[in-house]
Parts: sequence; structure tokens; C-alpha cells
Amino acid sequence: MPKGANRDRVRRRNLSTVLGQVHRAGQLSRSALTTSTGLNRSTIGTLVADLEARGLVSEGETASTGSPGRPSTLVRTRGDRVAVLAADVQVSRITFAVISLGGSVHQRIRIDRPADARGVEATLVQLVDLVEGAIAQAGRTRIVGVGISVAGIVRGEDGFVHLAPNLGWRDAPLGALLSERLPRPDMDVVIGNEADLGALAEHVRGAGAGTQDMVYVSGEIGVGGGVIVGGRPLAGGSGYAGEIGHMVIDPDGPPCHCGSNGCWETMIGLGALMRHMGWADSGERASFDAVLREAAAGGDRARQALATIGGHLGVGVANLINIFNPQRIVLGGVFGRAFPHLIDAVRTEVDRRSLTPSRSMSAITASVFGDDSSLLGAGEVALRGVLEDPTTVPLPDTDTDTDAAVAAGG
Amino acid sequence: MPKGANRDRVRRRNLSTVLGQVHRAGQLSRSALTTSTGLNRSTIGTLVADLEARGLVSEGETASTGSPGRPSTLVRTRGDRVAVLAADVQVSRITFAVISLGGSVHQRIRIDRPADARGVEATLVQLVDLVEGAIAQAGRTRIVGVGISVAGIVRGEDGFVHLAPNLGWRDAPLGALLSERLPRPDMDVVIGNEADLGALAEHVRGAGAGTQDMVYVSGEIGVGGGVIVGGRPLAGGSGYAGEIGHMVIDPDGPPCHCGSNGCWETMIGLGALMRHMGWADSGERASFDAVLREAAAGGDRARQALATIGGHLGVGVANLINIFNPQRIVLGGVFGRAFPHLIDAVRTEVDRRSLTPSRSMSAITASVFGDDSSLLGAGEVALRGVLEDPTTVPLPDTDTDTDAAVAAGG
DNA sequence: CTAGTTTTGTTGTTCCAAACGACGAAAGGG
DNA sequence: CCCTTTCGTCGTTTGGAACAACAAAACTAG
Repeated sequence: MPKGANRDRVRRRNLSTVLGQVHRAGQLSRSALTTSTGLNRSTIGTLVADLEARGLVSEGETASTGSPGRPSTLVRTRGDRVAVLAADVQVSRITFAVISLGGSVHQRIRIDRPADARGVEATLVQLVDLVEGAIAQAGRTRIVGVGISVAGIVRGEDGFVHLAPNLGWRDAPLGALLSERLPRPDMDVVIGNEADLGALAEHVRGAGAGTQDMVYVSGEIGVGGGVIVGGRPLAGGSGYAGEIGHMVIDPDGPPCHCGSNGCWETMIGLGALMRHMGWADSGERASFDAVLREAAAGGDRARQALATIGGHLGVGVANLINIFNPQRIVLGGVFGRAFPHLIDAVRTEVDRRSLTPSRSMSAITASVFGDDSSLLGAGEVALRGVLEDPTTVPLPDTDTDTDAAVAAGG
Repeated sequence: MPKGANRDRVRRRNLSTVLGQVHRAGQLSRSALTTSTGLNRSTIGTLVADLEARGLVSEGETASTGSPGRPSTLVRTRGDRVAVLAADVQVSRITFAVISLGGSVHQRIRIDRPADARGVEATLVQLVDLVEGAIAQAGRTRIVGVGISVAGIVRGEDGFVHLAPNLGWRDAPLGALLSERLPRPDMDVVIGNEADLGALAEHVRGAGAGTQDMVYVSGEIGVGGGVIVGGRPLAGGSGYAGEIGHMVIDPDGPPCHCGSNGCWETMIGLGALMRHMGWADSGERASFDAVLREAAAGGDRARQALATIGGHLGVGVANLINIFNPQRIVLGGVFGRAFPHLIDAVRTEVDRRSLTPSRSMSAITASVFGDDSSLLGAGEVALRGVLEDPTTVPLPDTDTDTDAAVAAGG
């Protein structure tokens, strides 16, 4: 909140930017850090030494570039001292992982959930179980945060889930409940919207890497969206931003479960595809894959249906280009998997409907991480705390950090 | 570009935040500055002294609050040493003003333009004339920038006007042309989209004051939009963001001049209103006022037409709420003036079509500055340079500043 | 009206993180 | 082999923010 450059804040910020750069690149030479940050060689030296003492990075071998001059030391993220937990809560399963700086995934568990264990309470029990198990296994590794992806409308501030239609949740204070049940109350707990987190993951090291402005369109049973604006996630006044699935494309279109008509979701969601196929809508994502298989096998009806969906998809993408003027549009979820079948129809509509200067700089690509986007994004937000203030990870010996001092004083 | 907190950058940033706060509030006590910035009393003292020496602020009387304790000194912006020029280029006239820190408008000129003096070249001549006249009259006041509002698609970086349909311009490098013709090449020249600048003005001290996320919808002959995200203007990859007028609301709707169909603009723009009135579309904004007068006089047809427009307006506003989750939606231009006739229909659609959690926090209001929004916004962007780095304004005696040192050295 | 309280501005000093300069180290080029 | 280039390190400098102490300017209580 305070905007002034305090002396502590300067230090924290510099540590944060250095760690952030290494985290994003995975591995970076010290000389690259000096040029990108604009700081002095010696300053980078002390900052890296500080991060190294905290166990966040390690200095490895030198980079042997072909150019003359002494090669620079490489700075790498370390995954054995600090890590976070990430969970992707889906209807019929939870994917769970231990993720560390640099984005490396250490463990990965998938638990299937029977139909009677998908409520808020059951999910809490499952999550607490997974977290406790991971902490027990962590050993010396310090778990500093938990990130959880939910397909629903989530308030960013406290992780209150307003509505998660496919899970059948409504007004569930998931963040608060989880925080109070976890063994270590000092851990960051962040709940995020599945599409917002997917956008984050694709932006950091996926299909949107290197861009400053991108839009991620997530096709699951419903349609969600995550937007990166100027390198930062678009949150809105209370974290509900990015609900592009309920953008009205046709005011007199089919009714949507949200109470409106002609939402984008009603025209490109799973239900619409089933309609075009003449199938019954089971509300299961698997049926989308059935259409995909049929299209791959050369089925005309399936290809036609996907092209129709692609056209409607293109209309909304054109809107997003006109509104956000992004450098990249990333299609994720089922749209990512169906990308080859959709892209032609999408491009046709986009070329016709978006303003040329914006259009010419917006590349439309498929998601890189596929179904893992949300999980990786959950890890990313859980790491945010450490990335924004690396001093929260205490130095091992010296008792300079806050909570270490409190522990010593009490 | 460099992200590290250099020592110079720390100083500049602190000066910038202090000046920015005073600029926004117009007048602020030193103690308020300490609490809002988180800096020490003495630091605020030196920073304010620095700004005072540069002639940017002045320390006035003390604020007599009812609370005990010594009252704090008030810091006010000074308008007599530094100012900027702002111009709003409309089809049939140019509005021009001298604006200083704190947003106060010092002079104000309106020149009407005959039909044969609306091209790029004629406009340039008119603008250069106005700027030179203002500089000649400025006396001791240092003119540090020029901001210009144009209703068209403008690249933020260099002020290249891709398309300004109502002015009949296409691919006009207005920024470059103006910069090279101006008497003082060191002045900042910023060209901006009319709606983006309107949003900026309303955000700083208008209908969006105090918010962090707002959307400004500008109704002129066409429909434009400006978005503030997290307190900053949404620019997009190349500054074209916010073209909400070409958001497709009905894929099979009436054709738009942009080549698409059913753009929002075709349903709520001037042409649509004329259609509903059964009038011929003259493409003049005045005809909108004629409808407004008829509605005010009790004309049923006019009221019905406005309500229809309001309904379509509401559909798009609902989209914007779902996408941006803003704290405020500001209706400007003709929508601001017609606000009472539109708002009921807008609210009805918005309530039905936007997701409740987002809806409940988005207030819809009319523009505060009316037709002045763009002009004031142009002043605001022109001031951006000084606000971001107050050290560009040299100290009067000591030759510590760059260009003063160069002048002395040469 | 006076003494006490509270908050603020000022001044001199301290402190600390970044910058600087010099040196040795580690590469490539001839 | 020496030269050039670039880099890391160490000791020192520097500049700006923080701190402490004091004076000033209100309000409050008697």
C-alpha cells in the first residue's frame, strides 16, 4: 500500500526483481542480471549472495559463451529449501503437486473423487490430507504456500468461492476454511479461478512467455478467461475480472445458466457442441474428446460442428482483440486440444471483425501446458509471496528475520 | 525499462509519488504525505523542499483541523512556473487550453474550423498556431508538454493516427509531424484517443476519482472506450486497447464501417438513434441533441428511441462489467448528457446479464466533465512526463540538472 | 491564563545499500 | 605467449532515508 521507496523496501524490491528474473528464466548469468536490472555488478553480487544464503538460489558453473571475456557465473533457482503446494480441483479429481522456484514440478499426485465426495466439506478434507502428507514428506524443504485452482467465481482477496456451477458450490469461504484447518497457519493460502491461473502459467513460461499483454481463453465445461495486462494479471475491483464466458455475443441467443441470453459460453461451450452434433449433453468433458476423435477419424459431422464452434469462438476472440489489443491470444483447455480443427474458422472471423492494427499484432496460439496450466498457475500464485518479498524466507543462522526474532524473544 | 531500484531512481520515484499525490489532491498536508507514502517526516521535508525549489509546489498555510497537535503545513501545486498545453481536435472545432499541475485550466480557446480546413495538414497548421501563441503568452511559465485528443485509433508510442473516420484521416503520423514543426523540440508531444483521455480525466478527478478500476464509455458519433486497470490506463500491446465500440454484440447485426457486423457502435451510435427516430443520419452530433430536446419536451418517440438505445447500451455495459469487474462505469459524451433517459434501460439489462458479485460493486454514473473530459485528459497525459520524473524541471540556480549542465558546458 | 499533551517541522547525525575504483581471474584472439 | 575483454571481489565512498532531539503550534484541562 505505501508507495514511497523506503530503504527496506528498496532492498526488498531489488531482491524481488533479481529472484523474479531468475525464477522466470530458470537460469541466468549475473552479467545478464546487471544489464536487465540496471544495477551495479557489485550490487548484484550482494543481492545474489543474500538470496543464496536464504537457500533460494545457487550459483553454479560459468556460462561459456563464444564471446571474449571472462564468462559470467550462472544463477539457478534452488528447489530443495523452499517449495509450494499446488492443487487443481476438478469435478471428478484433484491434481496435486509440489512445485518450487523455477516452476519445476517435484511430485505429482492425482486422486479420483467419487460422486459423493465433491462437496465443499469433502474437498476440504481431501485437500488437508494432501497438504499434510506433502508437508510430512517435505523434510528440510520449507513449504511456504498453497495455491488452489477452482473452476468458479472466486474473490481474490480471501478465496471466497461465490459460485462454482460444475462443482455445485455456492458461497463457500474456501480460503478461510482451508487456512484454519491447515497445520501451519503462517502459510499463504491462495484460491484462484482456473482460467486466471492458467493465464498466469502460460504467461510466465508457456505460450505467452515474453509478452506483456495476453488473453487466455479456457474451454472446459464452461468458458473462462484470464487476462494479463502490462505483465500483470487483470484482477478488477474484487478479483472477478475475466469472466469472458458471459460476454453477450447475441442478446437473443440461447439462455445461459447465469440468467442472461446468448453468452459466449452458450455458443462455444460443451452444450453448444453437443447440440451441433445432435448428441445429448452429459455435462462431461469426455464427450468433447469423443467429438475430437470422430473429427480425427474424418467424420464430417464432427468437423462441421467444430468449425461452427470455431466461428463463434472467433467472434469473441475478435472482441477480446479489440478490447485488449494483446500480443497473444492463447486457447486452452479443450480449445487447445481442438486447436487444429478450430483455428481456420477462428482466423476467418477474427480477420473480418477485428481492427487491423490490433489484429496484425495478435498471434493466436494453442496452450503449451494443456491440462496442467491451472495447476502450474496455482503453484505460481503460491510462490508470489516469496517472489514479492524474499526476506520472508529467513536466513539460516543470523536471527535478523522477523519471525525468527519473535521466536527467539518468546 | 530497468527494474532495479537504483539510487537515482529511488529519489526520482519518491519525488514522483509526492508530486503525484499533491497533483491528484490539489492540496495536501505534509503529515498526510508521510502516512500515505510511508516515508519519514524529515524525508518528506527534503522532498517537498526539492519540489518547491523546482517551482512545482508551494508550501502555504497550515491546515487547521480540530484535532490537537501542531497543524501540518499544506503543500499546493503551483501553476505559474510549469504548465502544459492541451487540445481536443473535433470535426468542426478545436478546443485548446493551458493546464497546470493540479488540473487547473488557465486559458481556454475555441476555434471553429470550416469544412475545408479539417485535413491533417490544416489541423497541423492550426495546432502549431495555437501552441506558438500560447508559448508566446506564457512568459515565465515553462511549457513542458502538449497533449492532443483525437477521435480515432492512435498508436500510443509515437502518436501515429491509424484511422480517424469522422475526421477522414488515415495513416497520419500526427505525432511525428507535430513534433518536428513545433518551436521547441524538447517538449513532450502526446497524441491520445479521445475516449482514453476522457477516461484518464474522469479517473483523476472526475466520476472515477478514488477508484482503481473503471471503464469510461464515450458516446460521440462513434463509440469509444477508455479503461483504467489497477489505477493505470489500459494500453494493450501497442496502445490500441479499449476499442469497445467494435465489440460484436450481434454477429448478424447491421454492417459496421469497420467491416464487421453488429458492432456495439452500430446499435447504440448516432446512426442507430436516427434509425429509431426515423430520421436521416446526418452524421452530426447536433442531431443527437435534437432527440434529447424532443425527449425533454415529452416526445414519446424520442423517449422510446432513447430507451431502446439504453437497452443495447446495457448489454455492452454488462459485458464490460463481466470482463473488467470495475468499481465504476462512467458514461460520457452524449451518453452522459442523455443519462437520465438511458439509465433505467441500462440498469435493467445490466442486472439481468452481469454476474451478481461483479454487478453489486459496479456503480454506473454519468461523466462529470462532460465535453471537457478529453481536453482535461490531454492535459493529464501531457503532464505525465513531469509527474513521472520531476527532475526534468531544472533547479533555478544550481546547475545540477542535465540540460542545464549541457548548456553550461557547451 | 497557564501548564500539560499532542502532533508537527527542523536540524544534525547515523546508517545502510548502492556505486565506485582497483585488482586479480578467466576466457578468446593473434 | 601476450593482449584484450569481461567478470567477480574487496575496500571505500556516497547519497538519501531514518533517527533522535528540540522547538513550534495547536488543543485541553484546570
